[in-house]
Amino acid sequence: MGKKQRQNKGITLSDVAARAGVSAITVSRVLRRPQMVSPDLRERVKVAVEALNYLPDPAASALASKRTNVVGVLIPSVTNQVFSAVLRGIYDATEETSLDIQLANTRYRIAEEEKLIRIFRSQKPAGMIVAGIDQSEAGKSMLQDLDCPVVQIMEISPDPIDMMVGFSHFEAARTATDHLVRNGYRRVGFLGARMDPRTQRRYEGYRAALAAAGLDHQGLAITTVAASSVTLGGQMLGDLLSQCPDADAVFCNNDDIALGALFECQRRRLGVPDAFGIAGFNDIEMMACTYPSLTSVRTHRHEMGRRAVSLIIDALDGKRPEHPVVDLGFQLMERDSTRRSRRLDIGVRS
Amino acid sequence: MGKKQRQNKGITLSDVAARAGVSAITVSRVLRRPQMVSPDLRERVKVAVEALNYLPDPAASALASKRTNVVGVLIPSVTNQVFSAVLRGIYDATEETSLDIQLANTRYRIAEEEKLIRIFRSQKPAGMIVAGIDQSEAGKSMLQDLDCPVVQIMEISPDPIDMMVGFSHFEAARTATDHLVRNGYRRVGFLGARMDPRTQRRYEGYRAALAAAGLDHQGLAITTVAASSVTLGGQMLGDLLSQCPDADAVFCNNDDIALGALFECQRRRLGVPDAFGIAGFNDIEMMACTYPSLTSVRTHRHEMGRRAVSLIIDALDGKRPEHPVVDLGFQLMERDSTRRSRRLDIGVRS
DNA sequence: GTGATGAATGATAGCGCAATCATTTGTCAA
DNA sequence: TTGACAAATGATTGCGCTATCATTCATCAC
Repeated sequence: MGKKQRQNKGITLSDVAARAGVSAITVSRVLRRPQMVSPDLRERVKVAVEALNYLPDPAASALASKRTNVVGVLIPSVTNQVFSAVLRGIYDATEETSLDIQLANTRYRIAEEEKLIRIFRSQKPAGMIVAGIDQSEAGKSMLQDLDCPVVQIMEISPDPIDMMVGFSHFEAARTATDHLVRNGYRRVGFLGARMDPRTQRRYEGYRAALAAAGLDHQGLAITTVAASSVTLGGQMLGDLLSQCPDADAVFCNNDDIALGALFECQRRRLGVPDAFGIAGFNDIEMMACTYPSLTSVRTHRHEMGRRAVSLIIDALDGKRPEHPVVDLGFQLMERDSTRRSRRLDIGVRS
Repeated sequence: MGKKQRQNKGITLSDVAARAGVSAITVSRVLRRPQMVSPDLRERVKVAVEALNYLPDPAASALASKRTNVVGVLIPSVTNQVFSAVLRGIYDATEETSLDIQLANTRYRIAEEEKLIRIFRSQKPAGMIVAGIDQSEAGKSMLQDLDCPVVQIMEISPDPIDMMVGFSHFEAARTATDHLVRNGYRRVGFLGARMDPRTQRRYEGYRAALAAAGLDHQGLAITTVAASSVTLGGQMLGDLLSQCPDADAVFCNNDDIALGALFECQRRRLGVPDAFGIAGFNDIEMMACTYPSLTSVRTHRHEMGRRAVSLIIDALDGKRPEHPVVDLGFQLMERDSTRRSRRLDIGVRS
């Protein structure tokens, strides 16, 4: 195997201190609050740290100081593209900081989430980022008592546990559905998988848009608790069309479903957008380059991760945001899948 | 912030011990090696742990025992669907264990990876999982000296640092390309993004298959170091067709590229599979339900994550695998995108 | 010159746990 | 009964760091 054993393992603060000719605590200070130490000592210590290739032991540090650099992140799933984009934002934002990310999956289960909050609490995290606003009561109360900044992401609501970065799923869905209506679609369906609380709020936005336009949604909503997938999107479109053969568009609760619906339309020779309109949700990269390109609601997932981290960093510095709830908004990306060449009916509001 | 401070924080081993009427070390033993303690004490301690809702302090434990439950995971990217599937396998496999996953992104950079290995080393991990076999020399040597199980994933090679779970990218690509050739395609292109070492090996598999069939690949390979995306796949297909208008198929170095190529074919009214064949790599879920469905090489990503963890768990139990390199293989998923209805030429080997 | 003040540095203790060794208790053969 | 031995439990110590308090020294007003 390797050449020598035990490399710089076992290099401790005192080793560095000895080499620099100072006390251990001074080394600790140079590493954590350099401005407390005079420039010349600071320099000497830094040289010794380099020379010995010293790295502090995070466990010892945590034990002595009763806190860690760990930011706990609770998301439902790592494979969901939406959350992995958020996650990347989080990692990007912690890049040059001393913060460590500790990730855990709730698997869309509130009980699991509560368990994980309890575990994180025992680690004295520097901050917490949790997806959504639907924690259990016990979970919320633990997060509140945590004595570290807590950011809820993905959604906004008037009563954050501490801080929030997100957007209104209701408004986003309403906007997308309204767009379909304005483009002349009259029998607009809804395809919803997973049906977690976020999806529920999108469903409500969809219904609100139809109601505002005086349109009915009876039988036009196909939902399932099954996990979302492209294949499922195709199946659900099939279900919709057998249930409501006159459906002329769908708002899909996410882009996977919308993609599946598109492929299913291709398979059935159902022309998109003229015979059938499709709108998705999240605007994953692919939506812009499908054929036809797919309308979707762009959500600022990467930015959401970044902002969550910078809120935590600021809070650790004592800088509280003016308003604890940050609404990142959304953007309707109008593309070919809802761009009817001929408006099939008359009373379209401009 | 919250209402009250300091909740059950501060419950320590000795608190539990006092309540159970035993010594602290006995509580520690009940929690870590229950069979060392007599059944009745064990029971009493467990009751006390429950009653006080005790959770051990991982920092103290790490400091005292000079090791952690942390398995360090080094992957190039969290947003890449391939790695997020592996990651899910890893999380799934650690579900009911005491292991914690600590994830870090190398961003496809060897130097970054080396830095991260150094950081992990200072945390005395219980195990390490690293993607690929192309670590820097220093990185490899650190991993070797780490005194914990190390699993390289995604690839196989004759000289693992410690253990390995993966498959041959060369063989997988050769098989896919050979499949195109056998189905009558003669001017088979290659679309490669990212061009990291894994992609390079796939490229070599592609060339080997063409060479074996006596076919040329001059000008048929389009590669870029840019990150892979569906949009890019469409662009690269365009590049290929302007460079080699007679190309009649592509092997794409991953599924994103293949999807982009498919959409581009639809846009150009280039019939798939008759006029043009497409094969992808990884077989993400969507490939089976596109129109036409896309041929791809299925790789066992989730299983790779699971196996990596179980190799580590076994190694921690002292159980070394018979062979340190586990080849999970791959599976060619033949679908419509390479299923020519009429074979356009004669000399096809059966 | 004196004492007050503050900046820079050091000495000491202890965070909560597990390694180590010591002690107690029970069991069994001779 | 005795001693040997193993199983169960406990006492002590220290992991590497930082909080806290103490000390030193320079500076300055008076």
